[in-house]
Amino acid sequence: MESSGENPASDPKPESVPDEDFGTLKYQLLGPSLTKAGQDSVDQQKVSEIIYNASRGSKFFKHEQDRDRNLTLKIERILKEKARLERLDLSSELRRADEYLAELESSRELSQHVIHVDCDAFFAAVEELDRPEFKTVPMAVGKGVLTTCNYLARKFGVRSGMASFVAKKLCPQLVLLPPNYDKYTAKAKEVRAIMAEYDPLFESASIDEAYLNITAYCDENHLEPDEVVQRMRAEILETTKVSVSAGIAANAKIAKIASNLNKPNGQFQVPNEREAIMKFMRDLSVRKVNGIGRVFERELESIGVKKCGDIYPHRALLTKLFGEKAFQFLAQCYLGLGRTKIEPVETHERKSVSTETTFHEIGDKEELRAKLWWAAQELEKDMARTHFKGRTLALKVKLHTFEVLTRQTAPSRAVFLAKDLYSFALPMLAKLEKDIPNIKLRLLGLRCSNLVSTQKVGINFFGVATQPKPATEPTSEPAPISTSDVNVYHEICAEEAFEAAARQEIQDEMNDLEQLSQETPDVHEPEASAAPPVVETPAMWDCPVCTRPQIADDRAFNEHVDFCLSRQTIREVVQDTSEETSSIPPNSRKRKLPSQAGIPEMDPKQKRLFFQ
DNA sequence: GCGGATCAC
DNA sequence: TATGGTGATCCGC
Repeated sequence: MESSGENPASDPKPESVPDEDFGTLKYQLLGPSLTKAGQDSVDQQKVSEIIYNASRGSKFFKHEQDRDRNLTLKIERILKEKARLERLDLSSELRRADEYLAELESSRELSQHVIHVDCDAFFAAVEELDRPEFKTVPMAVGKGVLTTCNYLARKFGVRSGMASFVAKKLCPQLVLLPPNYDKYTAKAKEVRAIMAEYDPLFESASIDEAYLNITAYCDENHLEPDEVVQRMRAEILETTKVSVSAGIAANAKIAKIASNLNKPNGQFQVPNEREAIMKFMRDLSVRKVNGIGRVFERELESIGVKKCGDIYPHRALLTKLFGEKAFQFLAQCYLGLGRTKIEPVETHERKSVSTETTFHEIGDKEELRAKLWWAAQELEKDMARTHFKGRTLALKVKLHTFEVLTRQTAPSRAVFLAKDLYSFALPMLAKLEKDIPNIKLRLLGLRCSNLVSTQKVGINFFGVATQPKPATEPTSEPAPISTSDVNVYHEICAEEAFEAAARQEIQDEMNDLEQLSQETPDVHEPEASAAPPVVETPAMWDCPVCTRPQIADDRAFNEHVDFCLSRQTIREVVQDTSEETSSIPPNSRKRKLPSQAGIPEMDPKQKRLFFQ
């Protein structure tokens, strides 16, 4: 449909910036979710300026600049290579490409009805259910960066993935809520319960997205796919009070794209006909395709591929320029092909388990060891929860410059205990410290891969992974719809118990950490301290509107928030947004307050529950 | 197999 | 002042 204002490469350069190609950099700074819905009426150029000015001079900005320069260089190489190739005889490459296209075409599947369902501004929508006042003001969920924002906030150019201080510059009256993942998980469960009625083997793509194959449902109920989806969306809205958007198509790839076209609270169907599909793809920006991000978009654009239809005339070059996999992927995009097999996530095999955290710049070796020990303990918990050991252990660090480095090792045995994770990771950290003088980190993480299951049941005689897979949600109903071959088995309860226990441990671990940072963990097996006293902390929550800490009492807190909201001039919000983003005063509001250091967060640690 | 990069959410 | 965490995949060496 629209998709007009999405390529700011045509920015006329403002006078204030020096003469270099800042167009691409600004585009980069706009963030990854530019193509998302809700941005159509926004003046991207003004937004871009504000973001640019908010970021300028920071280490983050310098890093983005570096990346942008490198990409520009890479693109120059691509263009040189393209020019070289075009002087050669490409007929055999062309033939090869056409053969592959023909082969793909012969496998085209049009008999299935696949849908992609996507909750609209999910986290924000869930928060609005609890606090309807937030429906009428621009609001976002997130801490350092936003995970979601409502549609009112999007009118200001606010987007998910954006640093919250940048968002505040774009929209000073933005209400910022801390995320509450347990709440979203619970709501997601309600939504999934309904989706299961339409396809018991639906596939959760994330907490707020799913793929369903509704072919059987359509047949059994003598309904057209769009009728089924209307019905399902209405049912979801009715019973869970969150709205969803959906795409209906012959395969998952097109359904995913289509679900974005009538957001929010809408649906879009691409008919199961070859011609309709080809036409749909022909005019579709490649960026809309799942898997083509900002970098690949720029690379493709440089050789003249903006829309999926542009892929065809370049087919002979793609393998040489971008590799075989990329060619195959693009060929499928051109033809509008994608998978039709939809299956529960539980049937996917996990490849890695990891944890990482960002912190203030740290150069002190003791402090870094404490962070490593913390990461090791976190990873141990995740390894226990997922029932794995790892034969490979990787250390990830992000320098204060935002440069990311990873180092990995194959321990002598599969590891999962914190003390082993720590002691095998420490030498890698030490080597980095040695190789990079004056190293300062802003992130540290650990990852286990090459996984070995530790589940009692699934390990057969030869050690081959034959894991029992949970099939359905742990609903109160005993196996709602028979799913024939999939076993309904699982340790969901065990997992939940583990999560609860894990939460209780957090306080303990903070105490461990404190001790460690004083005592200095040894290079060998650090010990966890036993039964530390519970630290009494003052219970305070930050007001999402004025950001001041408030006594953590539900009623008093809510009253305070309402009061703050009422002080916000609502008319600020109901403006025509297309030009108003310019009139954001540089330093509009009161605020400016005491640092909140030491004040505990409102929510427990973020935790992504994967198979749930 | 390792390390860097990209991508999605 | 200040820019996330988890998991997957691909490429070049």
